Amino acid sequence: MTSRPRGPRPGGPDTRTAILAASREEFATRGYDGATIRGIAVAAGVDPALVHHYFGTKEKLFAAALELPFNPGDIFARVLVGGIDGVGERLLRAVFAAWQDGGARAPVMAVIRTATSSDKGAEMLREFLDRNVLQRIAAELAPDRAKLRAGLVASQMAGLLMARYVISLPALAMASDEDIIAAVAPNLQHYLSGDLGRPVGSGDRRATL
Amino acid sequence: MTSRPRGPRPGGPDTRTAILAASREEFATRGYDGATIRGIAVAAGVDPALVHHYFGTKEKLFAAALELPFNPGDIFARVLVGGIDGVGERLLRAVFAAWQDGGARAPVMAVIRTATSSDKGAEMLREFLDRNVLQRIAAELAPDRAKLRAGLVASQMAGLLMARYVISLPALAMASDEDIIAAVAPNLQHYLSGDLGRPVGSGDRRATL
DNA sequence: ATTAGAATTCAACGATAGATGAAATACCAG
DNA sequence: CTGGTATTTCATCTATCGTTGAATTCTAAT
Repeated sequence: MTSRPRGPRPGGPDTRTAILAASREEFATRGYDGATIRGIAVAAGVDPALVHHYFGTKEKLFAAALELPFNPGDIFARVLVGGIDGVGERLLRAVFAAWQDGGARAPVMAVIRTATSSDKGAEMLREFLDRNVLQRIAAELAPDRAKLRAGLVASQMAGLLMARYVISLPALAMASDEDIIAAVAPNLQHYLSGDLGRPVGSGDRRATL
Repeated sequence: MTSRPRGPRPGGPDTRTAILAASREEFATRGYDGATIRGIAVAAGVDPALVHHYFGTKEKLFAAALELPFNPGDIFARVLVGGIDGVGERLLRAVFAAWQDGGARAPVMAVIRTATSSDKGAEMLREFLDRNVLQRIAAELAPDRAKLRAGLVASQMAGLLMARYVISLPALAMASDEDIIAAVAPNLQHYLSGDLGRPVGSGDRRATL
């Protein structure tokens, strides 16, 4: 109703940044398709055309919103310098820390939402994960089925983030970080350095290599 | 181009069923928002208005498409009658079997896609899971942190289905069922009947109760 | 003061979506 | 043969979306 006058906002805060912040929030809660330029503009207190003025297309805005303040592959690399022992626990702590510091939350939720919302989104994430994370993790591991190990770790981490933060499953959302670390870390460790158990042949289960 | 004549299809197959099948496929690959009535109609070889004629609104069609040929809670109950021992492996086998027989694939993928595509979808799945699955699983377990255990199992299963089937992560998509069962079953078993490890206090890790 | 340019809004276009009501066709009971 | 009814398509309405180009206002340099 009360239409703002045109022209620059005098002494206002950085509008471009406001748009970016609003888009992060919208993409995170609604996914790529669900978020609208108009909705982002309203959330930023701005005209929709201004969004295009700064970012061109919706896709470019999405790419800008996904700029992570860190590289997922790096996290694992840093976590691994302490040795393979206890890496499961350190990985969980690093991820929880990154989540709580706030920088990771919106982009990661946006990626999850978008990746699972269509075949196209899935393809994008598959390539990103495979190139920037899995191969990276696999490279740091002992060559014994390294890619399978990395994939299993990714599946558990993705499921945990999804259940705890995206779906907000009460049992996991209400549990403390420490409870979850205590329960999940040994399983991650099993994927990373345990005996995966040949399907036909044997080998004793669960001995740490 | 070649517009079909109006009126009933002579001797044709059940059109209603064809629409339902097409909608399952579309919802599964594109999610609730991504799937369009028009697209479903084309896939079913039918006019869009016919979809409304049979199912009313898009939401009702979605509900009809999600009718599972089984109850997820029942699967776990059946799997558990063999005793707590080896329940992780039997659970994985049951899920893989249900997946390959085809009845579960489309609905489950549609649910995953929709649940992760927006806050509203997440809410729907949270309530469904909590009421129809988690509480059910928790009821069958020893009372020691049963809900946390159920949530952890759900997180691993969801992550596995997502990574292997929705994202099609190569490392997991290419691995055999047996490989995955051998690797994952012990972890599920740990969540279900293992020592979750008090965060502060100790208790030796990984002893099966 | 004047002017150049950046910031912002306005108004509208074209595409696509879900939905609706009426018209046309085929089948079946009498 | 006649009439009713279920099945199917057609044409259209309304809403919303991404996008664009012009108009307006502010700031800063000349």
